[in-house]
Amino acid sequence: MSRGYEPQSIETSWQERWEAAGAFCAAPDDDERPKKYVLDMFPYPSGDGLHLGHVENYTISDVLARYARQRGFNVLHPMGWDAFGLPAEQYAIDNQVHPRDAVSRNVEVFKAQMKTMGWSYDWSREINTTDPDYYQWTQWIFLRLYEKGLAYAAEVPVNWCEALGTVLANEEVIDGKSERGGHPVVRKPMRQWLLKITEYAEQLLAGLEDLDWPEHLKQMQREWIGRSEGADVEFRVGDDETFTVFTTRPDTLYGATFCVLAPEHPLVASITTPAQADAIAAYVEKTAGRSERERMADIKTKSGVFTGAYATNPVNGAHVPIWIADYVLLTYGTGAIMAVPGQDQRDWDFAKAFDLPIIRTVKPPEDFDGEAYTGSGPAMNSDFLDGMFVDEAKAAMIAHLEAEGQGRARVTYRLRDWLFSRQRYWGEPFPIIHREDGATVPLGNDSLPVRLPDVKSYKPTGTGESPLAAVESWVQTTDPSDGSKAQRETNTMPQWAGSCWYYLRFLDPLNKTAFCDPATEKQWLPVDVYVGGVEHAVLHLLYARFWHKVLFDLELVSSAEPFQRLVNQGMILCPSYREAENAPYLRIEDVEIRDGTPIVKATGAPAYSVVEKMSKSKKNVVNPDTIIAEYGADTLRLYILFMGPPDADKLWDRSGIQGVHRFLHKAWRLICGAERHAAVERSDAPAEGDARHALHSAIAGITADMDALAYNTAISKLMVMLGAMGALDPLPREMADAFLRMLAPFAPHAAESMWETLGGEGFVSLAPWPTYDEDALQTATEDYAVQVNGKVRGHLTVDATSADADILAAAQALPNVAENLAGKRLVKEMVVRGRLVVLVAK
RNA sequence: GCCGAAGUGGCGGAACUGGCAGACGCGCUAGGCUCAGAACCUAGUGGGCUUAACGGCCCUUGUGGGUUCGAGUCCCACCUUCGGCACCA
Repeated sequence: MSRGYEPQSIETSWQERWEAAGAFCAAPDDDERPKKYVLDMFPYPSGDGLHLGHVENYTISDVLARYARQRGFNVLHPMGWDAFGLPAEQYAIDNQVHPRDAVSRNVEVFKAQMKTMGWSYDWSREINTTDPDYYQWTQWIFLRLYEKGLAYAAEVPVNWCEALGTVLANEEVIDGKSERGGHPVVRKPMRQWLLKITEYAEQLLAGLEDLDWPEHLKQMQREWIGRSEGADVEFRVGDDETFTVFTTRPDTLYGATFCVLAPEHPLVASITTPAQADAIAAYVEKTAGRSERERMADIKTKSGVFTGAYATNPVNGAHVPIWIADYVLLTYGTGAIMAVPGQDQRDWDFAKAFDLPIIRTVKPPEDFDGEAYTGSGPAMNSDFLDGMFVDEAKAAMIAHLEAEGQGRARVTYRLRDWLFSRQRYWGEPFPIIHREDGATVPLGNDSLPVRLPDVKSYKPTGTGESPLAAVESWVQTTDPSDGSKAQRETNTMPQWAGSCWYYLRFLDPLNKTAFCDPATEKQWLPVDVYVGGVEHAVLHLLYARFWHKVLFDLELVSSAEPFQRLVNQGMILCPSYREAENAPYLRIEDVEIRDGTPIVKATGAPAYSVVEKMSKSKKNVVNPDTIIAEYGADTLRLYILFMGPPDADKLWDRSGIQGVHRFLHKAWRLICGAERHAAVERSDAPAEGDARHALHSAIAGITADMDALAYNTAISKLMVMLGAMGALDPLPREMADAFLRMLAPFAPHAAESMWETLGGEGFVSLAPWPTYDEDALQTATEDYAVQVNGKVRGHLTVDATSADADILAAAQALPNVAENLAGKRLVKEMVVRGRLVVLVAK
């Protein structure tokens, strides 16, 4: 007799047996089974170790991978490390260690934790983006982008903190002050590398159509790309200056009563009149201290300053005042707008605030009592457009502008080119040198990798340059083509770079001559299922698609899209604590809960608490180790899936964990026995009657749930099945057998042990998924609810072979139904087979 | 502000195409087992009214309207919460 279910005593040994057998390594490319590439968004290995968000993400993909193996697929399920980036560098500064050492230590911790979860990774393919053998190919792909003219340098505004002498990430800026130290931060232009993702805007938009992604996620990408059709219109200022505005409503040009430039617009300085110069300068300076987000979010305050200059409306020669205002952004459109208060509410509000004229150019409906009218209608006050409706008027105006050389049709995108450089140490160096003659030159493939040099300090240089700029021996180099003096580019790439193509390297991680062998690439791409958080909806997922499309155009990959199907797991949310709103986050250990209220231990005052995404920066991460130690990995795997559907956000609360733990105990007791309970007798006879129905409907239901990724309900059906098994003595072996095959993806360790007890062959993890007989799903009787005028008035059980007419007659004969029908005329009657009888009476 | 998502018992959640709201689990209550407790087992468990009982009636899916024989599900308006907003990744 067994001692009962003791996860700690079985889990490690199964992990070792799987590994020794190579159970989860993908089979060679010539395997006959269909392939399935199940990919996770690989983690940034932070110093805090795995958190529950990872546990959810990787358990979902593990269940997908294990289920696919049991359904006969050759599965590729790899894991690696996205290890460049700001946090590692910050950690290195704070703790006086090299980021490389910090990363390798963190990777060891992560890997050990991942193994204790029993996730079925093919560890022979492990990669690390900070490994020179990896990042030489990141650099190699950058060179291809550069050759295609998709990489360029330009002056771009960044968050500059004078006191810290460094550029800050948006996350490090809070309310215009640096997160560390609270120093002022301003937007300041600096020379940066950019990638022309805008050149691929149309393809990125079109490519979404055939992807098996959640519709709302595709919609987010569409909105992010933000295609809009309209026209560029030229406005003249005086005799020799002009500026271009982009408008989606060229039909309203006669109603343009003023123009607004972004405060950063290059023309501002030259057109401002002396009388307005001080006011303009003050406004420009004030704007430099505001983030774009603030500027967009703030619609209540109408702020702006008149430049003193006037522009000429090209269509009617009207002189309209030119203002600057921070609601116009330099990064969208042309950084200049024509304001049409009659048809745009924001322009209307601005005109009212500053007493500027308003001319309606679209006639609103009779009953319209709003302000700006944005709907369609006949044009008015618009000369040759009068009477035309919006679409016709737009086309007519564009034709007119093009004929007169005053404008042209144009499509713009909200999407901006990708700011691709960072003034940091811990990133991929650019394979770029700057010659003394001023030329910027890409290095050849044979110069790769350009390795990161060791430096003494990762601290900011104070000049805004990367710490690499201080490594004289590395910066000074020669141009390999002629031996002349040159300096290395000292910016590094953003963390996104390494994660833009890692799914390709997993296919062929040791290849020395190519990022991936073409035949192998053809065999495995695209990724069949990609699992990760919805927070990556626009940035990572768009950047990776962009790189992939460039590689596709270069015929370096064979599929147009990298990720065919996408699964978003929801966020695991957890309370975070601060002394007050906008104060730095407190560690969970520094807060205690008294009578349901969080109290800051140090001060005794109530803490400011919000439920939000678990993240290192919010200090609200929960580490899974203590749960594994207490309940075992199988229980944690089951629980995290049982908490709700994969794509729903979940508030972490461990109080329900007992339920799934008991479920495993019960299964174990039934099959293996426990302390005072012997295992139930088993019979080799097939399941009959109710047992047969329970078995086959469980298989049917669970299989459907597996295909729909409804893991929470799949687990509840396993619980129901176990309940049915518990009532059987003897227990048909085929029922226990099917139960374990279906339990295996969720609780693989326990399932393996029970499978062994049952005498199953090999690993249950690789045993085929059970099948069901359609005829076993039928029942002898059917239950009906009887509705009269939409309310249930009775219940009925009939033979499953009954005809509709007989069911209707039986329903009407029910006393309470008859009572409700009395004195009324039956106007409608129908049977919803197996569910409901509908009667409508008047 | 813009884009996307979500609101169902004390709690997590279930409910395929509009068709018996609350599967499964937690918690709670009662009983069993036990010297006692833990664990375990059995039963019950949205609210109100009514019935000796079986049962019957009404209310209930964030709020307010609407469509329908019938709405958690569809439509309109609103409220709240969460995610993203380009240098966290």
